[in-house]
Amino acid sequence: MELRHLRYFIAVAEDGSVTRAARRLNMEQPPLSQQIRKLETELGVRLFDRVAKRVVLNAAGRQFLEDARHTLDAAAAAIERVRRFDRGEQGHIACGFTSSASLHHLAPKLIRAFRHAYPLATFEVEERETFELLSGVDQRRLDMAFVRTVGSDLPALDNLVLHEEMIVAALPSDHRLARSASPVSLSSLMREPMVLYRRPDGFGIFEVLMDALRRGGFEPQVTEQVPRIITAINLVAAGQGISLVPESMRALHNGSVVYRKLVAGALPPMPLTLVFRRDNPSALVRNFIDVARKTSHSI
Amino acid sequence: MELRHLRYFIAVAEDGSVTRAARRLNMEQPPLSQQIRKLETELGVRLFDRVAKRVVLNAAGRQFLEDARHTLDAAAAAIERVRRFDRGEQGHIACGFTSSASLHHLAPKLIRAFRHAYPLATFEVEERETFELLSGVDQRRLDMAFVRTVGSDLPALDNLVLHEEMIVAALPSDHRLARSASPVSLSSLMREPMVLYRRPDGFGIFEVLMDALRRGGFEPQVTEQVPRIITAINLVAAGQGISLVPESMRALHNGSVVYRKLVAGALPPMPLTLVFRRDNPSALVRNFIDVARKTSHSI
DNA sequence: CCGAATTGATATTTAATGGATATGATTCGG
DNA sequence: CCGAATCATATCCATTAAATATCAATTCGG
Repeated sequence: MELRHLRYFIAVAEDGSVTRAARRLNMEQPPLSQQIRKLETELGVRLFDRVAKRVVLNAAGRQFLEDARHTLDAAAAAIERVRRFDRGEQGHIACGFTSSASLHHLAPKLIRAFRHAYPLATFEVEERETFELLSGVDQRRLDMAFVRTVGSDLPALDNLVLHEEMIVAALPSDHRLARSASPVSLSSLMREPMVLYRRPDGFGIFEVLMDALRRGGFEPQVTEQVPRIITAINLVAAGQGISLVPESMRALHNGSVVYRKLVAGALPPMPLTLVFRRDNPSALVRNFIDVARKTSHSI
Repeated sequence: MELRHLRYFIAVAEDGSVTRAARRLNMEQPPLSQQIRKLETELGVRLFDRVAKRVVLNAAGRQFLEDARHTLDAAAAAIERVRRFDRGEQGHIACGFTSSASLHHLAPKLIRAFRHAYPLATFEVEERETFELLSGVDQRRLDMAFVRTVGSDLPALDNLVLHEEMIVAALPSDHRLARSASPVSLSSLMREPMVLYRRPDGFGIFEVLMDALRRGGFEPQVTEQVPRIITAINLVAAGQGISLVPESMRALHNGSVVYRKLVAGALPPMPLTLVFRRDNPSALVRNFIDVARKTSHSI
């Protein structure tokens, strides 16, 4: 049995006439009669009662009509779905975030824009540390990830810098530098106890920051290491020390923390980066990257 | 697209090899390659990545595999279902009962036997008066009906007598005839007030009974007509009169009613009849009739 | 009530196409 | 680096779907 037989059968059943059905199917009547008969023979079941100048469905035929329609619908849906998938309108994206990336206002904005443009796609997020995300994308466990570093030693990965922002100093509000109107210098901060964030085995903001400081000849007095930026800021609020955080963290404040600009060029800007595989990203991922590029440019 | 393409696609996807899939499909490798390619061309979507000496499903192909399996399953189920229907293993029976037929112990017994033998069939019952049932079967609203008459003026109908039982007298337990050990005669009952059952427009037990009595020269004193046998027996229990009921009603008693045999041949036996269309009864109905014939004979 | 018209079935021919055979290109293991 | 294995391509053949011609049966209008 082939789908053709089902298409022919449905046409004849609907029209109650072989001749009219043949006209609708752009074919002649005899081959249609033959194919219907062939279907009945293969099934071993009569589907029509031949009465006078008419063919009418019998009980078995009525039941088969339902099932035949269902089968054809399934086939049509399969075709439609794989085409939508290919056009990148439908499918699934598994996306990773570092904790700091998820705090950046741009991330939810991008996802919302994408969801709006591609409502048939499903989207799955998970939060892990940078290195796990990079290897996850590399090994195809993830389709892409938002991180706060540029580049990696994984040659299969490509990335798109969505935004760059300044590093600012987070100070307890009663700190002596908190009232200064002018940008603070790195050297004035190096004597302060510093709270930084890093996760075990991490390869994220912490490492980039420490690298930059050391290249500038500074050695910060890190008194506390916590796994997430929010925790670090909470500790600053509690007066445990100062911290260096991306500018977008300004949104996190409760009156006990103030943020101060650093002197220009003191530290390199901190990127928000979308990482994905260089080779065969799915059409849906390509579409996400397009949306991300456009949305982030328009800000 | 035809089912063949789906069958081929699934085989190749499962084997990850055109050559092995071709072997399994009892065909050669080149035509299989061609058909796969044809499918991809028609869909406009690549389903496999051709890498080295292997073909592996890509993301679109994985999705299509699911849907292709579902489509083939639907087709196979359609075939299976119509064949079962044709063999009379699956389908639906709409069956009518008169109220008195539904009280006969044989009716539930038959239905249980049928349900056991054909568990895939669905069974629907409705209770109406005899004439409605007969015309319901005639007009194909019902597939068959249990009634208590033999024959009808509808030539399209055939029937099968499942059982015949004697008519007995139902008497209040304090009635003068209640203690008699010998069968009672019709003439001794004709002076008693009689409760009979008939439904408006009915063509059932009542008419058959009255016919038989009148042919014997008797004219009963019908003081009460009620729609159902049970009601009549309740009235007998209340001392309103006597009644004539099928023997199987003996099961209905509460101490206030006794049943007495009539003298042999006084009234014709009362049948329990299965009515169905003479022409094209579905295989399932034929199977029911077979079950009914066997089950009722074995009693 | 008859004949024209319509419809489904059958017989035969034609055309399309699915499948087989032969062969080439590429990859991979020994 | 060679031979075995695998997928792709080219060509040929066989099957079969579809077209054409015709028949038989039924309907319906005059």
